[in-house]
Amino acid sequence: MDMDQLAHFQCVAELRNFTHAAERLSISQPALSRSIQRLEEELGQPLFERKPRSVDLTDAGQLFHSRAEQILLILEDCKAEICDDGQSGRIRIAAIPTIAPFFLPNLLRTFSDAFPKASLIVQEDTTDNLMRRCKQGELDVAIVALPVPTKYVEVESLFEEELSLVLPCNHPLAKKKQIRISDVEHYPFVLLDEAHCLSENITSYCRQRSIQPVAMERTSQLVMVQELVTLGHGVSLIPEMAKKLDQSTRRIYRSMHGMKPTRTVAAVWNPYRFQSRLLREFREHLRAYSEAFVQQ
Amino acid sequence: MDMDQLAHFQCVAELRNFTHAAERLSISQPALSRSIQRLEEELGQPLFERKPRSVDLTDAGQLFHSRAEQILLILEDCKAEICDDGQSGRIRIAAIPTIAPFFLPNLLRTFSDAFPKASLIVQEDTTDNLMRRCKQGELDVAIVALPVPTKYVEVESLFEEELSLVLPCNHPLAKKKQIRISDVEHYPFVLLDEAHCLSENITSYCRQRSIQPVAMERTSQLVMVQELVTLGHGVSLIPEMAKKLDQSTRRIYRSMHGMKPTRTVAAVWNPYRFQSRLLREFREHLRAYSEAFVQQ
DNA sequence: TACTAGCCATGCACAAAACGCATGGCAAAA
DNA sequence: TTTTGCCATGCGTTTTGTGCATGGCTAGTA
Repeated sequence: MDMDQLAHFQCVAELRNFTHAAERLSISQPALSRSIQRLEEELGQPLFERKPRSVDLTDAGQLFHSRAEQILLILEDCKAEICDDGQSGRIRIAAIPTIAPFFLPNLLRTFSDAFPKASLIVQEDTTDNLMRRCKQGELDVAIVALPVPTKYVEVESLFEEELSLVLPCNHPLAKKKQIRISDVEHYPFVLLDEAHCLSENITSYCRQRSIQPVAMERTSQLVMVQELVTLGHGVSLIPEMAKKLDQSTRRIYRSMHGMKPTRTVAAVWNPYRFQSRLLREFREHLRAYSEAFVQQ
Repeated sequence: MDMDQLAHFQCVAELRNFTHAAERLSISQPALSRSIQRLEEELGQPLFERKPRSVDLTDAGQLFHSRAEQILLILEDCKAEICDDGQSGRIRIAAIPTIAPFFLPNLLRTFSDAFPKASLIVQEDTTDNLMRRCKQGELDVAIVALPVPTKYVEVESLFEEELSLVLPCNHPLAKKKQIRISDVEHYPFVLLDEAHCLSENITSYCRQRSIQPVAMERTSQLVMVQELVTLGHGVSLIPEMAKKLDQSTRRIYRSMHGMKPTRTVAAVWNPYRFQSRLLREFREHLRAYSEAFVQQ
């Protein structure tokens, strides 16, 4: 039995389709069929129930699926551990879209300077997906905003940052010295899609003050929110890291008076996977960088 | 990476010698050398430090050794679980030499009648070895005499049986109605090697009564003890199961007066391994058979 | 009902991988 | 110095795995 066969099996088990699995594995469909056949022969039991439009896992297949998973994880961690020299290696990093473009580039650059042999793989996804992929071992570190479900993962808060009110220059509130949340209650809000946790941060902040923000428009990128605000479509709350990078003179940021809205940025990882020296270095770098970041 | 390669690696790691490992694996030595080379190439690290007279595991090799062990165990259990139909399958049973010939044959026959498809592999070894092999997953059930170290294994007492005094017919004690342990104190004993736990059972029984049996002769089989007793070399204490099967008329058995010496027979298995339905059936059979056995 | 599309298995020729045999090199033991 | 024990390598052969072309089967469609 070959480890490749296990990977083949896992792929078919996941996609429930030989043709698609063969494509993803970059082998021909007959080769994959035979690979699974050999496996079934060795185990003395069919692993799939072939149906005209798709395939299903048999009971034996179900069992083998979880065992193959274990074996492949052990092997992957073992390889990483054996090759762990503290310098080279791969780190898969991901962040949510409201953090990634404002926080990652400089973080990655500085880490890359310190560890030039490290290969950094960067991705962007929603909190839910990041958590799932962390648990499944597809990611080494995720950078998210709290709160997140902490089951099966380790969570470390990095820093808390303010959400500032962003206004077009000519907005009535722009002249006001102190702006309270109640002042913006009746202005329309520009928010991100529900998929983004920043929307949740903002609405929960408002809800605690018995205010219901009127979301006029929803978009999928923070820079788009900023632009729509500039065009007078409404106001919004923008994290400090995005404010810092904003070069535009056509909108202004104001710190809210009273209890300021904030969000907490945190690192998440799967503690059951092998933690390479490089990965621990990265997390250390991330801590130090975060500390410096809030003091800029 | 092939599972066979893992097995090859494990074998070399254990024997620390390619030539011998190749022999045990029934492949040629060059084939084994290359198999390990491929493994080392895939991992990017040498696993063995080749020395002129033997080989040593490198650090990477040590790590890989334990991981390969895990993987092979998962796989073995998984195969067993997949093929577990409650009827066919392999059970590896072992007992200590003072139990095996008197207890196993009938036990195995009755079980085999009930489960004709099961293949039973039987072995005999000392308690220490049986315990070790149980822990390592080389055995499914071991039948031993208490006490045994219980770490990492499950122990279930089956029955307690008396140890009877065996004497040649013409022995002075043969005429005595009630024989106490103090009566035999000054007669020489025929005992088994120290390796057998029955010797320990007997000497600890004597020790508790402040008696030191004088072991004149030590042998390695219980039937030999019986024969030596018959020839007048001394007396001994023999388990009930051996007494039952003894056909000879040239020696007699006497139950000791007072607190009778006994030993407790128990089953031992490794609860961390997969327990097939057939194996659970066997343990159930063992329980029932034991119960009937003591009442015969 | 006939037809089409989607999906997996099989026959076949070819390429890659693994094996055994014979042999070589090297260092410890004799 | 010779012998012995041990692992690696070269080479020819066999085994294994792969891709291509194709066939069979079934569900959905005209």
